[in-house]
Amino acid sequence: MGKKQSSAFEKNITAIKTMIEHDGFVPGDRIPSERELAERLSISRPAVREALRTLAYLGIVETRHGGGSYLLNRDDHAYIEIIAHFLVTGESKFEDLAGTLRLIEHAALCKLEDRESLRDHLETDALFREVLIQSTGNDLYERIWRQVNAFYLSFGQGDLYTRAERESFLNDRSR
Amino acid sequence: MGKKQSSAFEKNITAIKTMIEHDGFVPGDRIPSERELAERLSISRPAVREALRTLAYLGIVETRHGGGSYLLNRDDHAYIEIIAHFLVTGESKFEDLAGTLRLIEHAALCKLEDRESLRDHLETDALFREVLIQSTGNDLYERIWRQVNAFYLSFGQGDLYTRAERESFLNDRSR
DNA sequence: AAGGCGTAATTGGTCTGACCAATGCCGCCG
DNA sequence: CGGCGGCATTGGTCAGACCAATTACGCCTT
Repeated sequence: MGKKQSSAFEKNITAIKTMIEHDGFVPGDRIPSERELAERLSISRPAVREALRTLAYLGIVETRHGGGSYLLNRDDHAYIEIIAHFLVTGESKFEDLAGTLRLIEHAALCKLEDRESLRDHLETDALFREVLIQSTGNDLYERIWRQVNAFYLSFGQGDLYTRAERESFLNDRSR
Repeated sequence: MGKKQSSAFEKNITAIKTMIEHDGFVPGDRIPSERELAERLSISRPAVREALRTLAYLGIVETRHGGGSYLLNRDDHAYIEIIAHFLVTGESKFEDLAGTLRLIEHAALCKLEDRESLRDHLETDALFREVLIQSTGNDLYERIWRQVNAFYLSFGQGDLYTRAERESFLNDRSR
């Protein structure tokens, strides 16, 4: 993953990230003030702010005017708006949503060796699919799924599969 | 999906984005200088920079020291934000990138009835996978793939599959 | 002694202005 | 006509100041 070629700006982001990690902050914690970060990292406050603003936009930290900056856990719904944008602009159709979920879950199912482990969760569609995705062990894949799924759920369309469909997944190797 | 409550910083990002769009800039174009943006938007240069740095980090624009800022590829950058977010948090590993691509493409392959149509594109990995994804006919799914793939390519890791692997995809129904 | 309240300190938000560094343009000179 | 050098433009960084919102803390009241 080379990229030795990182600008000072990117270095600052990394520096703040590693400092947060090194000092053992957990989601919800208040991180040092902009002025303190600037001093400890030996950079100016504007430089800290440019990095911090980016981290805030990405949903990694939250800043409160006068109250400091806080580390977030990012189960944030901000990205739902991004997906919504595609639908609103008509660039994607709503049917694509369910279709996308089925495709994502289909791949997970194909990869899963021991499908019997799913049997315990046949009853509830949401849990069944959640466990299915987690079986991939791919964090990025899981996160993408989670965002699309959250948006799908916001439409209140109910279950994605019927109970019979879920059951068939356990046996039908062609799927 | 309310969010009337956007900070000045987010407004600035939106303002710059809409100005770029309004003025009809296309990828590769040089956008106005930071000082000019500040004047036209009636905000300070630091405010412009905070927004611009974020846009640069997200891969929407590129800045060259002394050379101005340039608009990058026009594809919707939305998912880049998501992916960048995951990687920045360090909770997703780089290996997840390739794994995610394989999963996404695997599902497309499973769904594809007529695999022979892929035979014409066996030679080049990039085109093969592009055609494969397009065969799903799911625009949202394709967009997600495109973003993940763009991110993967930015690391210059080369082909995702060997020629032999691609060929095996045409025959192996178990995949 | 306990609690409420107001003030001061802290912290983020924004701006001005300055200077450095890299780039690019353009005219001058060979 | 072409190469080269200087100057204008532009991004990179910083210092400092002031405002606004929040928080902390001590004082006063009860």
